[in-house]
Amino acid sequence: MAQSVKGMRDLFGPVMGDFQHIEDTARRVFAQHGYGEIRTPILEYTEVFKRSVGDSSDIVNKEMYEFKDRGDRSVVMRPENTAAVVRAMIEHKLLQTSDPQLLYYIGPMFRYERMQAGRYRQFWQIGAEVFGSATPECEAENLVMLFDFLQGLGLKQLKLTLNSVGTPESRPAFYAAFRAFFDAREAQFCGDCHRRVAENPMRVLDCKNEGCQTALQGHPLITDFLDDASRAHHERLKVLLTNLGLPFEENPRLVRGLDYYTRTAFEVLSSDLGAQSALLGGGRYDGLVKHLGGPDTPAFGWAIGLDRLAMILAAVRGEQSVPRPALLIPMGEKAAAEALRLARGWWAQGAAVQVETRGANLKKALQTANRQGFTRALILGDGELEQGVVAAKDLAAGTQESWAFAEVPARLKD
RNA sequence: GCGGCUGUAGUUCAGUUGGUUAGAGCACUGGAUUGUGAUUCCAGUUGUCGUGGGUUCGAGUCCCAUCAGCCGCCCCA
Repeated sequence: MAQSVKGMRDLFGPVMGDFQHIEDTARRVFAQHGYGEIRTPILEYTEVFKRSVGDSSDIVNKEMYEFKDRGDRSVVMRPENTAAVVRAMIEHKLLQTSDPQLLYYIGPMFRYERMQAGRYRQFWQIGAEVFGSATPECEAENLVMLFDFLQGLGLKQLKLTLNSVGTPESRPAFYAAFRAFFDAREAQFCGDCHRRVAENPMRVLDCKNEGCQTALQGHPLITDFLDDASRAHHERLKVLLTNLGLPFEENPRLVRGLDYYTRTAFEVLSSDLGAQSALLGGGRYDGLVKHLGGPDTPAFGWAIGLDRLAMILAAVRGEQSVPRPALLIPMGEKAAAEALRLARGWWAQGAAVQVETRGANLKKALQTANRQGFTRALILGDGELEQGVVAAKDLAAGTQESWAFAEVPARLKD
């Protein structure tokens, strides 16, 4: 049988409805905050991601869909979008002024990963980025927007966790202290952590191994090694969030996987789906724009996986079928022709009506309507045609009344 | 990339130490009711047993490969 490519799925039915609802909510909330949408290409030159994501990350090493195009240039299907957005900002010279750029994106990303539930090789992300503001205020504004978005989707069990990962200048001192700590109890750490401590020491902090978490008791805190400006930044953000009534929790072991993050790092945890797990993450990445060849520009942002979000909404939604508009059921050839003409008039007035065009008999048409979740059937037979009415049946209540043709659009809106 | 588990009807599953024609619920189709669904009653169809090969007189069952999915890592969020 014909099959989709492994790890890539078709979206339709209730899941597609969940995706649309998420996207609609995102666009509405982001527009309120003044964010504009940006769509960048799926394909980018490999360099864009190799330079941004960092060599210690597996995203670059083994998870990218990378190939040569017909011009023998190495391209990849984007594994994430921040680097591509930055590339676009630089290319269109939008960072040459001091104007802030507030952007969001919605689209598919690609990583060649091992499959698991809610984890696909083509997966969807929504993200928001702010360029040109280095302040905690811009972070607080962005986080409020994020929570308006998530709460607008009906998610309630949300927890914001916060940390500061410092700057490239302040990090070496922390690394030195951390390595000393690690070496002193080296035997208690797992093999993965021995590898991590050399490549990316911060990664040891979020090792899932229980022994490692125990061994980490009393470890040096990144926040104790911050420079004064970073410390003030961190404190100010906490004041702002408290002031906004946005509850948060500090997590000194919270780190970011990608190299370009600076200062603020955060995650949002949700217990809506079983055990509490990270729903999204983000933070500040002041060095990335310059690193990719643009003007030195501060930036802050986050990205959330749409597939997992849709999974949570589906769990909340349950098996409920999506309500459908009214179904217009004509009886016989004459009514069938008239039904289309009438429906066209109603559509023009904004009514939502679907027309039964199979020529099914009434019994079959009503069976179908019921099964597909229609709330109302509009029956049009020769008798109704003569009187200029439809027999409007409420499928839930089982009641039926006559509606004049002209009043159908208005009555459907009730 | 590493380790493990699962694949039988549209779907959820049963199928004995390998044995003849592979079953059930739900769903679906038709009828009771030619213009009234969802409830009720009656009847009926579900099929490349994931795919390919092997062992065997005989394979849904055993072996190998492969594909797909699931779980845990790696990684990410």
